[in-house]
Amino acid sequence: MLLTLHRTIKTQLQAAVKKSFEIELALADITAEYPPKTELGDLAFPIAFEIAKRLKAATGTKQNPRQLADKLRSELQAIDGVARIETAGAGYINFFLDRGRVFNTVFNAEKSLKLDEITGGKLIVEHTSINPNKAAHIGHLRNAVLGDTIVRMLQASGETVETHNYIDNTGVQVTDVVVGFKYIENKTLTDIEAITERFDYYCWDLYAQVGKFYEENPDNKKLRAQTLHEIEQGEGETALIAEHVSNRILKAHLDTMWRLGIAYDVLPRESDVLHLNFWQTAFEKLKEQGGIYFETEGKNKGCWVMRAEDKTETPAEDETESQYEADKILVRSNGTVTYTGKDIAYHLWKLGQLGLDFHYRPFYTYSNGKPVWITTAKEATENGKDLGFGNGVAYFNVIDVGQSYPQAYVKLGVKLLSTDDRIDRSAHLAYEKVVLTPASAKELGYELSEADSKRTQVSMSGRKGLGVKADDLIDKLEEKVFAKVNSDDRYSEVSLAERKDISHRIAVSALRYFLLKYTRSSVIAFDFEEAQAFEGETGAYLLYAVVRGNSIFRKLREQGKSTEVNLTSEEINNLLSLKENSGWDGDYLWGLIYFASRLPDSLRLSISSLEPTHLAKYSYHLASSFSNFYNKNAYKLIEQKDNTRYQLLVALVGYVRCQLEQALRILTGVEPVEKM
RNA sequence: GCGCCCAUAGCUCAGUUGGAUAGAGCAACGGCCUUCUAAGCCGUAGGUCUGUGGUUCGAAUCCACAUGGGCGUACCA
Repeated sequence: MLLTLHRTIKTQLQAAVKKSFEIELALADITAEYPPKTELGDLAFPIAFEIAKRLKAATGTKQNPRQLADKLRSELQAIDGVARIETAGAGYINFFLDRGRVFNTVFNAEKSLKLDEITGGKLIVEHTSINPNKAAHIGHLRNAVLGDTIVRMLQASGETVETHNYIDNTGVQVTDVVVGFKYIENKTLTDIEAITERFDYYCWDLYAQVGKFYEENPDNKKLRAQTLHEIEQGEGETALIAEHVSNRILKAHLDTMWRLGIAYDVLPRESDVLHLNFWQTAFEKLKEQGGIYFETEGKNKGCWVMRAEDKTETPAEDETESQYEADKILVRSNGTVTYTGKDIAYHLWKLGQLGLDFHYRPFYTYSNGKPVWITTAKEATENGKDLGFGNGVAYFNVIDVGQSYPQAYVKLGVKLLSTDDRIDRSAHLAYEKVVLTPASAKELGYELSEADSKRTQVSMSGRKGLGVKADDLIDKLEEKVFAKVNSDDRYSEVSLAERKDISHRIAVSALRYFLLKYTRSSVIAFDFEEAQAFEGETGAYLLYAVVRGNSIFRKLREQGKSTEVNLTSEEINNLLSLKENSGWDGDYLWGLIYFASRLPDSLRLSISSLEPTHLAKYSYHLASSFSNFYNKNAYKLIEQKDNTRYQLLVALVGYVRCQLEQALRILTGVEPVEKM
């Protein structure tokens, strides 16, 4: 309804502009804003400034925007749903909405966040994609939480989403751990299978040892090359060890992420991209298309390369060596394909432009019964092919900013072979790293080099075993919350299992919100205190606001009071413009309702910018407004004797609570707890 | 060299794509438990938006240059 109203107002303004100034404005050129204060109205249009600019360009004389605004104002007809129109400031035209009408509409409307500008086709979101060779750390959590929140945002808006977690099971990282098992620990597959301690933690330590192993003796690096080759061949004990390690670590990762409510639909594996000849197919297509080149001279002699976007022509002879640097090698001179090459093939498959498919088998089942499928190179008895994975109308890759360069070439490569615009809708969602402060690194017990101690931040490094393990952090947070829950009288009647569950949900909302409150481009300098906070701007606060809203309704039910609402627009209008010494302030209440109604706007903004922070900040702001309302005596429902006021407050609390709960689900994946 | 990102309150960060008086949290100080749950609320204090120019009705936001940080630019992934 609000959307329709916006459109009606813009159309009116458009007509007024044409009539008064003979200027044709597109609806898209008319921007609406929310005024900074309720007294200034509900919608503001800085359109007079735009007109002044255009008039000056056309006639050369300056115009006073305020006078132009007054002129436009006088041309506007009465609009259904608009109470009054004013000009203000240097030239704003401000609209005051019919509060009763708006409130009745949003209160009675379906409480879904479906947006009308969705793509409609299947969107593929790839996130997490951790090398399956060691435990997940806090940086991986940032990736997964960002990705999962984007999945939830898109789903809430009405999109169909498929979630991928790409498994690089044949890369150097898995290889290194295999080297560790075979050549440092001299273990066989049977020995490794018999390891009973936490496997992802075991490999975390082993991986750090392998780094030292290579440093001690450069010859040891030859073992890596040899092992990598054996793994790529896919035969023999070495390949079986790699398979065991990557599968077992992968399961550990799925467990870790599931603790935060993060799940995947399908796990495409690099080994299957290789064995099913995805690359060969893509390679033939690329050669046929002519977008890649075989270098016969220069430093890339013998390689197949792709040119940078702005120079697809063969460079002239006088161009310097440095300009060649931008070319990306897809096939090495020894004939093997690079990661970028493989990724182009994989992304062609994602967008249904390769003409090949994986085989699939079930790999894992979440505690709620939802299965996760994994790709295989062989026909499986329980094949998931009919599930129709891949073939999306766009992909979104949540990958750290460090990989922007190869990601740009993946997009370029796919675009060469694209038959439609789905690649243009696709995007690499780059995000910055989570780093440690020297202080937090020391707190973890790491000895820093002199150079590192002087830095403001220290990168986490699996190779050095330096980092905060995801499960350790979640454990710590849960313990911290549990300690508080246990010492609080409010939970005295609550069972132990329930207290654990409540602690878990609070911890998850706190941790996820912590990772979402930064913009993607902001480096997070990890701080134990901040990451484990549950006061102030945190996920726990958001959850608390929802719980308070729920408890109002629980109290009303316990007291046998009705929660039926049946008010006319006139009654609502009266209450929302009333101001009394008792503390009742209609403007204030209207401000809260109107702000709560903007959740879809916030979601739209977060989706269009692929930036969950906007939704997180909005949600916190709404929770904060609700808490302020909650503390005002004039609005206590329990004590409200006047029936119309009671109904209005019931409707208001119900509406705000519902908006907050939807936001909470998207951001944290958590269902509200009973008590907090 | 080239390219990308960042610089806003003591600290950590937002700032709706150029709009009205630059906002939060933490930390500090003062007040509020006779609770629709104090994991909360209210108040006070805190700013040369890194610097210098430019664009215009208007700039934290756009442009140029400068300074200081981070990252990328592999026949690694």
